[in-house]
Amino acid sequence: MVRPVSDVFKALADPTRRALLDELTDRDGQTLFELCARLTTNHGLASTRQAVSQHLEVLEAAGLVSTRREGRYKYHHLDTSPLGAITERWPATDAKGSNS
Amino acid sequence: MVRPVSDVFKALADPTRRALLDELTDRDGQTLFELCARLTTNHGLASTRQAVSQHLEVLEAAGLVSTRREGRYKYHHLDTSPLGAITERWPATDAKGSNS
DNA sequence: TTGACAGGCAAGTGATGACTTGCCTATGGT
DNA sequence: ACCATAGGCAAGTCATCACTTGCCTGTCAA
Repeated sequence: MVRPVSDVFKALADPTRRALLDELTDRDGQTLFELCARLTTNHGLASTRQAVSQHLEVLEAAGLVSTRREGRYKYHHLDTSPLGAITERWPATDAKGSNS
Repeated sequence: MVRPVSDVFKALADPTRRALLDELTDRDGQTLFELCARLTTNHGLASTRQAVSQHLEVLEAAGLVSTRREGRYKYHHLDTSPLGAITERWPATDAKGSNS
């Protein structure tokens, strides 16, 4: 199962999904309903449960979120490791010798 | 003039724009026509001049590319500084103390 | 000054993406 | 057994995005 780099960038393109990552950074292992509530209270985003669920699917497909089932709860965990590839891909602008 | 973080992510969401950043990483200060040619040869992307031009607009709006006019040429320069905010925003997953 | 080259502007089209709506499954408490 | 809770599935809508098409502006060389 390949995790295309493209998926990571597309996942980060949406403000709601970035807010979800923020929430998971603040408190890892939340359920869908918890994330819904906190999106509303902390970010002023009135998203439906379905909308949030779909966003989480995208984040999971990008490898930024991993899920763990436990009874009727599904906990979402943050995984920031795919983010490293971003800054590694385009090195610091000044570090490559400007003139040529 | 504020450069919304959102613009950086949206700019990175497109494969063609990422290829443009790759090309500018490889060789900074290229013109529109140069970038068009190199997109085709190096990335197999058969993009129109207009398409590439619009992509460069997006990258410039995101602060990832700065332009410099010289006669009838317009040189595009890479600026990777906005990328730092990405990895800083979501710290390494293991580094935040897992339990709480 | 004429024409080739480098680039810009703007309306239109097709596809992708975010979100909704309605209904369904499964787990756990009482 | 029953019902509330936690979540999933799928079709449909609407907006955004990438890209095209056609024409226009500005610069340089002959």
